[in-house]
Amino acid sequence: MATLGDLERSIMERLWENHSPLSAADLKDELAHKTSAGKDLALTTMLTVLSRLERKGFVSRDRKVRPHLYFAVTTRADHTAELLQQVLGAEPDRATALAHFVGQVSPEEAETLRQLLTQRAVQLPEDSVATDG
Amino acid sequence: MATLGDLERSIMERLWENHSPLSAADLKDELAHKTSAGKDLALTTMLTVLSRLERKGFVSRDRKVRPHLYFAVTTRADHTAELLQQVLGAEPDRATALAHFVGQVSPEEAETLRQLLTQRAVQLPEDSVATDG
DNA sequence: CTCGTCTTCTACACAGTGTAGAACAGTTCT
DNA sequence: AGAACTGTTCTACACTGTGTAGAAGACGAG
Repeated sequence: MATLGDLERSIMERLWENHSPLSAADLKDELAHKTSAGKDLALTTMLTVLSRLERKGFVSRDRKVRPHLYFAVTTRADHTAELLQQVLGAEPDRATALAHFVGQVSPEEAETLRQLLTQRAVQLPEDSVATDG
Repeated sequence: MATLGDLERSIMERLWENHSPLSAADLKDELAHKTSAGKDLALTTMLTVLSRLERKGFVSRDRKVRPHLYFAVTTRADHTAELLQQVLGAEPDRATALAHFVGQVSPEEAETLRQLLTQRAVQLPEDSVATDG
């Protein structure tokens, strides 16, 4: 998966926060508000970056309406989960990496993970785990 | 943390595999072997990239010996764990992201995680978790 | 001191990203 | 339909990171 630049990421953040589609102008305004220096970018800059994000598969748009409306293709959580998978996928020794990871996460996260794994175990009883995929 | 390019990553892989320090020439040879097309890179290319990796904090070197000997600063597992932390750190809604993640990992990894978390729980009984470290 | 080896400097190409003007297209009003 | 306006795409440029390596400099053996 491609990585995101600073501006690309900012835009994705807005789209992830806002579940309803937004126009480039909307995004431009929101970005100007949120940014510390109130940087006012040109509308074409938004459009360019939005197009790139579309090419990368991060956003899609409704072309039927005139100011095209843009929206994120996946949720932020999905994206993060994919990144985690990707990082782990590049690691030959996952068990060790996970061990280090678990040793670093906060107690809250550890607890969250514990609960999630327990639920998962319930949803996937042992005889269904190895049954093709 | 900075990301790694293809060549940089290849070099780091060798250094992570080999726990003993290696010279640029060693790495050049190993890279040539491992690479499909047997690409034979110039020694200076190795040196340049190695210097960049040093600047980024990924490798260090012994300058006392003449062909400088390079070695990875961290282990691969450590690096992966840091990346996982980093990805998670950029996620405001970690619980949801972790939920998606847990839903995607293989049964083996899930089991590994479960065990690691159990061990962790034993090592860190509740009254010690918040006691700075 | 000189030779050969190793390292650093300098350099260039190429891709990705931020940035935006110029040119083009669609909509609306007259 | 045509003008005016609004919105989109094309084109372009700068800057950074990375791969790549020659030229120039540093260091140790003899």
